[in-house]
Amino acid sequence: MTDRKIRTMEEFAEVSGISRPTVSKYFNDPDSVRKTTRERIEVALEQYHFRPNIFAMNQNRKLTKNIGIVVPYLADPFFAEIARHLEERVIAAGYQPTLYSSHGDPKQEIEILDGLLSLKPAGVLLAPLGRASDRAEIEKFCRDVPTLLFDSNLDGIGQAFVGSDNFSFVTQTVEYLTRTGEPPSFFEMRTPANPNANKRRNAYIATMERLGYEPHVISIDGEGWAFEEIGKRGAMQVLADKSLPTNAVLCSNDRLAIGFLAAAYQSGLRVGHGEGCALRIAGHDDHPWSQFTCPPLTTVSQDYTAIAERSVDLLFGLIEGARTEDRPEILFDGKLVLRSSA
Amino acid sequence: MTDRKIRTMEEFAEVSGISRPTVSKYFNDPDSVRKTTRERIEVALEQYHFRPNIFAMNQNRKLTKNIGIVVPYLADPFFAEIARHLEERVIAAGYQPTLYSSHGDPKQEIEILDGLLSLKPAGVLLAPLGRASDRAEIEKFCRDVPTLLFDSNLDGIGQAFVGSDNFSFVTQTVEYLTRTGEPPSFFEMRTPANPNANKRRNAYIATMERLGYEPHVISIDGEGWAFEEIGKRGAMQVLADKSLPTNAVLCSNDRLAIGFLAAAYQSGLRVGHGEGCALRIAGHDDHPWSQFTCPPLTTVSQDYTAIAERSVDLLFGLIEGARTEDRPEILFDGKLVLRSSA
DNA sequence: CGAAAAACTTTACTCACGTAAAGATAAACC
DNA sequence: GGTTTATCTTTACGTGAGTAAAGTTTTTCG
Repeated sequence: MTDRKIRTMEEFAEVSGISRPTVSKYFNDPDSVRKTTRERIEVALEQYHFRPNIFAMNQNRKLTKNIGIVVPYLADPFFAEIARHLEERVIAAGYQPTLYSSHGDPKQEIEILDGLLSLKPAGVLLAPLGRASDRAEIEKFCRDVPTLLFDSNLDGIGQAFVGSDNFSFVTQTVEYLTRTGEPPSFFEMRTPANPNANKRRNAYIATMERLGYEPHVISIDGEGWAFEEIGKRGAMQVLADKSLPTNAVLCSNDRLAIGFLAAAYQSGLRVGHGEGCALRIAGHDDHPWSQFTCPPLTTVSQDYTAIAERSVDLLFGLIEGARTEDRPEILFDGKLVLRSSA
Repeated sequence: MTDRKIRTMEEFAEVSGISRPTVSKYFNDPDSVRKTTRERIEVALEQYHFRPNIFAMNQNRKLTKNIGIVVPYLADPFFAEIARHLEERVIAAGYQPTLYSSHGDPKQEIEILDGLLSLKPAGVLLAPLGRASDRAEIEKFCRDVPTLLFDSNLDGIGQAFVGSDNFSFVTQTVEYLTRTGEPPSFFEMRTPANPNANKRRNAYIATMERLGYEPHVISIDGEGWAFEEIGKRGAMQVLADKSLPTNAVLCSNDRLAIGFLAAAYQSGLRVGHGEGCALRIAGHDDHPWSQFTCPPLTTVSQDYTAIAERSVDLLFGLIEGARTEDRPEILFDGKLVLRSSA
């Protein structure tokens, strides 16, 4: 590293002995220049450590290397984890991810997309808020930018969707619980932010009916993203009422289940499968924390790596290829993870 | 909203009947133009929904409105939560935050700072990895950009530091545990990524000695950020060995404590304070999940809101004012949160 | 070795806005 | 109402790179 500070590509071209347009070409794609040229540039790079100015780069490019990742709530470890995997793969593909969280607020969601627009992103990976989302605005955005939706589907919006097969998730747990004990009740938020919740409730009802049991849905009140808190409060109520028809509870997601576990503990109920246990509790999603609850939570795991990989691959397909007329929807199967809570 | 698409400030100036330089002034600070002018612009804004191009804006500005927020590991809810608060306050101050996670990797940390440099950020809020960080590179970055360190202190690096008073944290818990039962052992990772851990161990030893007890530090092996996993594995070992001198364990942070709780549960030990309990477990930091563990975790809470507020205020002070010679270090006191685990 | 192809240099224009300076208008003030 | 002052318009240039076109050099290949 030499002391002279290189500020512009002009200066760097000078010290490297290569013309600026060629240097520019190199930075857009190192393989687009002759090997000898590439080496000369790289020698100079070692010496001077220059980086082209991002703003200037993107100003004229039709397409940037920016990929926006938008999740509804980053303090939810599920989204933090999936965002981490997405970032990794985007970087590996030579693009630059930028991560945003809507913080549960539809206005912020649109605000983010609006701001993203001026980043001229090559594509966007969007996990929308769901029910609360401003569909019209998101749709408008998707017309301008190749967008892949994940986690929450908004029918017809975006060029593709990658998510989980809620029906399979729920069927697996209901059948397992029923087979190994009593049929479960279903525990959910009355007005869930996430459309997966509705699909899961419907899958529960359908499966119970198919098995010849009466479905029993417990819908609790609560707004926002403090699911554990909401789940705990709701569960305290349910346990106080003694309104559970059987000893098994299937929660719409793991965070509600964690709340339920806390309520059961506080109520002095032993949770688990076996002698001396009053209650079985299962969840969905295999949240990163679920294996450390007491007792560890039986749930259905999402394959974060696979989802991230498929999402990113699909998006790059959309970016490179022509826009297809059909809108692919990829649903991943979950895997039942048996732990001691059920 | 009219149909004509406004793409540049030039076009927008035209339809709003105001000259471009004045429009430019407006976007930099709406209060810098006459009220009547402001109103005319805003009427046009309602009609045409125009946003100046960020890249072009920032290219010429000496100082942008960008604020970088860098945390070591976003899938840790502690950092997710504090990042959320920081973002909020940065936005409220009229700046645009961009969030990055180093994902526990010192190379990525430097990569992020490097990339950030070309965003010409007005300032950066950085929670460094700690021990693993490349001090020299970070120091170089801090010379160019006003940077406030938070959570982990790197001596002398950055223009200021905001963190927690580890000594006070530990003293509170040690004294409480001792006063209400037996003096605790200290449970930590042998090679913690985070420098707070070392401060906490030292504070534990000092406090125990002051109180006339022999300190007992349990250092467990493990690398990375899967603290619950590491804590659980380490605790299983400790419990199998029966090497605890007393019935109280103080964990360096809540995530280790959550792992310890899981190990205790699996070992059939009842955790809590009172009749029939074999073990008391306490943590530090009041992680968002700590109130939902079984039993709920006794810990010391960090005031996320206050820390975020102070950090952002301090940074803006640094940005606006002249660089001060002294490097302020603000330490926040924690508040002991008594729950049933200890 | 000579011709064709590939890669490079030079030149010049573009992108969308910041910003400075000079002159024109409007507002404020005595 | 005239003067001062604040604000606006016009003009022009700067930012740092993308990119296109024409001309030159290098490489490839028969």
